[in-house]
Amino acid sequence: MKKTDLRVIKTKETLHEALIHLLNGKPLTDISVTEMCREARVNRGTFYLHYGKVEDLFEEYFKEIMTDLTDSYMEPYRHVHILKTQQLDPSTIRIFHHIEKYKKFYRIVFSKSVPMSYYYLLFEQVNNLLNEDIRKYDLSSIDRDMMSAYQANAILGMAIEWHRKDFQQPATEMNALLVSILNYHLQQ
Amino acid sequence: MKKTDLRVIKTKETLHEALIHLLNGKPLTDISVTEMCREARVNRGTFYLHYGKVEDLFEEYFKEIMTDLTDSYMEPYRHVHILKTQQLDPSTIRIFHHIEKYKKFYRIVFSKSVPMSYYYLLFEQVNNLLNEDIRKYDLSSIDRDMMSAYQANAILGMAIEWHRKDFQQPATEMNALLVSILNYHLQQ
DNA sequence: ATTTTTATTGAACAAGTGTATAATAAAATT
DNA sequence: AATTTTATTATACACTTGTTCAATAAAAAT
Repeated sequence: MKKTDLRVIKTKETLHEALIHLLNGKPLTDISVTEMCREARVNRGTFYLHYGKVEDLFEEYFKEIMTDLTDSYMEPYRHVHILKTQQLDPSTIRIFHHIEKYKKFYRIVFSKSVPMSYYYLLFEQVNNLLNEDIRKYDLSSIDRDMMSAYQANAILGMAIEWHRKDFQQPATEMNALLVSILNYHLQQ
Repeated sequence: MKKTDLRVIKTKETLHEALIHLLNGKPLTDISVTEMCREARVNRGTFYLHYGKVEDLFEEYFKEIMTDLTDSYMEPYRHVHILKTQQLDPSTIRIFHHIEKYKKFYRIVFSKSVPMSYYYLLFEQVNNLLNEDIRKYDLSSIDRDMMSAYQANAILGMAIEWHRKDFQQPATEMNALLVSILNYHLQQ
């Protein structure tokens, strides 16, 4: 595939910067395309050449954050089988640290007015990692896709509750909580 | 509190009907306020007197569906402790039957372009029921809000995966799957 | 039945949306 | 360095949005 035109890269970068700048002043849903383009000094027609709405721009930005979740955080721990809870170390899953690091963006991702698409991106990322984890280590006959969807969204449920409490607890405490919840199921 | 004006009730009803009618032809996100009001033969100004955007109208509608989830389905089973998985009967949780019943609406609720608000309504409903369940029967020292958020969203994770497969499996099979996943955690 | 209250309407407004077109300028190709 | 390709721009268009206002009509209160 041929590499993208320099002008496109520059335009998108400028728009990204403008978005981040505007997000300091108002919620994502309140930012109009016109305002974005005025701020970025980019023609409105150019915007529509690359995106459909302001939310698409944030989605593109969030996808970059998603690669950080996989590359920097989850990847080095993938050798540990997450669902074998007995041997689960709190440091196994780094998702809470990741969310804490990008707290500013996850306040947007978890806000009720934004489209579901961001949540789905996050869900799919965690889901794929766990699904792969199950494929490698799990011999159970239970539907693997359901199993990973269950487990992945359970963790995101904690993230939602964490967000609701405005990320008060430190990420390490969230990890510890996850471990104790997983262990609780065994102790019953 | 004084009861609402008959005209308001009539207007809202007409708008609801128009929404349902339009949803047969196009996705929620593609329906404009103007189109809605043209269809309902309601003045656009009147719409803005009650709602802010088309999505709010669907939210109002979805809230009615939510009461069905609590009243008709979950309420009669609340005496059974859901998290005590050993004694969990597939019929304990009726959420999958509820979703199957309102399949048409949940295709919208789980679609990626709609706002998170519908998902949050659903989450809070299930979350509250499980939270109450834990309060009644659980003596564990684990953060109750986190525990219920974890468990509630885990179930919704299955619903998301179910939706992704376009609700192929029957609800009874989803119940059985939930039970086997919960039991698997114990059998490890 | 008459009066009072208030929801709905129609009209008008500035601003935003989404799309199309020709002119321009910047990058890629030769 | 000259040429070709294409992203960006300025402008214009019909349409939607969100709000305001006085006039009207429907419901509630007397």
